[in-house]
Amino acid sequence: MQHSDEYDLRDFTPYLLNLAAETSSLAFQKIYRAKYGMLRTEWRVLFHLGRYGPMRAKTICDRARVHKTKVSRAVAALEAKRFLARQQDDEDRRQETLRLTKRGDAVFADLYDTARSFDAQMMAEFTPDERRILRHCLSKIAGV
Amino acid sequence: MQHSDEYDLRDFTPYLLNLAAETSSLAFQKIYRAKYGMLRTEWRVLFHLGRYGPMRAKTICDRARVHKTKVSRAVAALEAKRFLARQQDDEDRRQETLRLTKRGDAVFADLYDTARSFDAQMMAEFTPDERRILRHCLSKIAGV
DNA sequence: GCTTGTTAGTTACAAAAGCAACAAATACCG
DNA sequence: CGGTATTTGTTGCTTTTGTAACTAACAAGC
Repeated sequence: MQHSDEYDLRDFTPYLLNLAAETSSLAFQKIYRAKYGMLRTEWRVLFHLGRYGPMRAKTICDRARVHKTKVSRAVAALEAKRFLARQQDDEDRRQETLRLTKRGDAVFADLYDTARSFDAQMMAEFTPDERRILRHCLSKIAGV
Repeated sequence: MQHSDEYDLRDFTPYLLNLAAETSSLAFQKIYRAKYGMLRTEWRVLFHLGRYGPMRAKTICDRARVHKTKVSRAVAALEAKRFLARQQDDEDRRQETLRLTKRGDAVFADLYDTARSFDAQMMAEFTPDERRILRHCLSKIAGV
């Protein structure tokens, strides 16, 4: 492999991916941070509970691919904000079911809509074909 | 906007982007970390110096879109590993030119090749059209 | 040439993430 | 049963990042 031919850092997919990911996250991150004082993991946990209903922390770890310590801390933070409540499972007392409170539901509804229009606006620059292929490629790379 | 219709977290582009970025970075990160004890910013600085020749820290900040404190620390770390050397500019003594040492060059050559084949392998799953569109979309989102 | 402003880079402190050890409950297996 | 292994979740400690203040050098205008 020759070094003399053209190969820019931007040709290196992981680099470009990170750049795009950072750029796209930043704007939305500012919203939930300023409005509700949430961190990224907190937003992800909130999204899962809001979109898919009550579930255990472990399920969120698996689905969102977040480490259990991050989820544990995010849950504690969301609980402190009274956005969610825990309920210990009687059958298996290691587990606890997490569910959004009314306040948490309201926050989710707000951010969910914001996220959708944010996403729509971002994708508006591309053709349907481009969107489809972008999603296909990203899913494959992410392994989901 | 209805919540009842289908909208998965994976339909939210920033989320999918982050997932793909993390996944794709992780494997390569392990390589330069295990082999040379480098962090991501260090690898980026090394790449810039190896690929584009000696330059100042500020130039790397601008090109790689990394904050100056991160670059500052990465440069210090690379200097400690004797991968690069600094040379103060006589004309403007605030600035210093960074250049790779012989050892740094060797490390770059190794990682550069590894990166290229890593990338090629990753892109092998896609058709040329898909690759082109993926890159087009990512560049646009990243604003580069 | 003196004040004011700007630029390059470092350092100190605070926030967040990663990692490993831990406790508690349960499952498995002789 | 009784001991070992596994699962769920938390906590403590270390590493890394982010933010803001700082130093040093230069530039520009008066």
